[in-house]
Amino acid sequence: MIRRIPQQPRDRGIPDATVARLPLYLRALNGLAERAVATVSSEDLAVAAGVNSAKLRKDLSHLGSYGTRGVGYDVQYLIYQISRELGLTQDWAVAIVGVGNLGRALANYGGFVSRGFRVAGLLDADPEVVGDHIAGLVVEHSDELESVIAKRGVSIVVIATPATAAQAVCDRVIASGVTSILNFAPVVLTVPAGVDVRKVDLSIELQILAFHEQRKVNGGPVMGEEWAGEVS
Amino acid sequence: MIRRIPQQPRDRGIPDATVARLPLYLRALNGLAERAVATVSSEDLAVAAGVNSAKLRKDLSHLGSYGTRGVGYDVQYLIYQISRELGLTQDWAVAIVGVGNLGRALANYGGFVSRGFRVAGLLDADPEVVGDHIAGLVVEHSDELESVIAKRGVSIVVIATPATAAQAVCDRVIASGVTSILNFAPVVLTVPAGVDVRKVDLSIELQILAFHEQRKVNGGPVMGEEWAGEVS
DNA sequence: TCGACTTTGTGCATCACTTCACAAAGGCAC
DNA sequence: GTGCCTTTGTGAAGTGATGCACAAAGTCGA
Repeated sequence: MIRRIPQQPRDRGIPDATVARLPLYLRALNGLAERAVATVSSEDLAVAAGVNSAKLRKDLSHLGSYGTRGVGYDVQYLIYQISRELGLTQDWAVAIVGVGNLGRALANYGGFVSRGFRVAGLLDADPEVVGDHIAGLVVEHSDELESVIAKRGVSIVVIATPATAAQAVCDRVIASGVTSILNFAPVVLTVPAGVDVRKVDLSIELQILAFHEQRKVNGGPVMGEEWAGEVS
Repeated sequence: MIRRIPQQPRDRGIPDATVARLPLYLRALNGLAERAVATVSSEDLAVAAGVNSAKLRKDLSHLGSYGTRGVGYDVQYLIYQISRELGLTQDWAVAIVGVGNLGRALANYGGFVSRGFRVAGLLDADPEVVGDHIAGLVVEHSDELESVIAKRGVSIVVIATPATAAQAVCDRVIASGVTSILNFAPVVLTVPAGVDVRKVDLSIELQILAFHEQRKVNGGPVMGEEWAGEVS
């Protein structure tokens, strides 16, 4: 789902699979920090994050040697290093386009603010919704998209519009210079090289669960059922 | 994130990576079907789904030989086959636990119903919320969890509670015989073998975007900044 | 200071997924 | 029919992630 920019050869080459797990480690570490744990072994942290300890160590080794042999990792120091690597030591302005049920949930989601993401704008095309106060912000009209992005230094845009509006919003957002997009609309967005799109589709996860559930129940798809439609 | 059940050697062994893409193909096919397209080549379908055509063909070959050489795939037939493989030809009763902003958004999300998922129950621990009408359902108290699961044949549970409540809900749900859980709470759930948990964490996706965004801007993490905390 | 013990960091083998490239299969025109 | 053209399905090579197993490096008690 990520199109890597070819001209920039990832300087220290952290594998995508590792990057995807760093937030997981970060959350586990924050949990430990809250309980005032000073150091943690790769084994314990791996359990807390739900991964294999060898994998954890290899992942962390991509960031540098931040552990102490015989002891483990300093929790605070590791939190800082992972945060820095992920770019969470700086403040990111995020705009959410589409303030339906999902957009509202996202605007109110505490997990953003606590990790350096600041919701700097809420936009919707529906005049009914424009003007509403949500999570301390006033919903603005989609027409303001470009100016909101420019004026508030938005660098990441969340698209939570209906599927039909998503590509148009995406195009405008990219034209405004944004190169990181989180897409909740159930469409494949077409973007130029250099733009990162991550997609979250709630129903896909359920479909994957249904697949496994079916296997448990039936030991596979129902074979007796026959195709009732017409074929060519 | 999925713990595969070891005793059941996936009968026709469809790779996890393939299963994760089938919903994507299904959506692309539904789009084509709406536009009354009768057949589609692997190349065209691949573009619509945003993947490589060789990968698409290999994925579909795991389901069987449903294409016609020189022509392509019959859209309706392929929709049926993928749906059957994913278990979407049957009706799945889903319960959503935790009716906050996210739970509400999920209850109202159209993508579920249209794919054979029926929201059969909404539960929350907050007496303020119990009794609310959402998406045609009345929110029930979490105490009813076990009876709702049993009486309405719920086989998939969505956890959208605060992090602190998630594990307890999870345990009760599993005790009621459910083995498929979709978790939105930002915690690693501990479950026995044979239970599938899929996790969606909205802030993780943003963190991954921030990582790539930072690389674009700075060419890597800010190196001048030094660690200000105390170590050991 | 030393030796026992713990835990990291990593080379290596393995496994899974991706991509290429092409033979086999079918449709279609004549 | 026959031969050309298109597109599938798949062996095989390539790429990347995983997990084992252990040497290296450090702590800590005596």
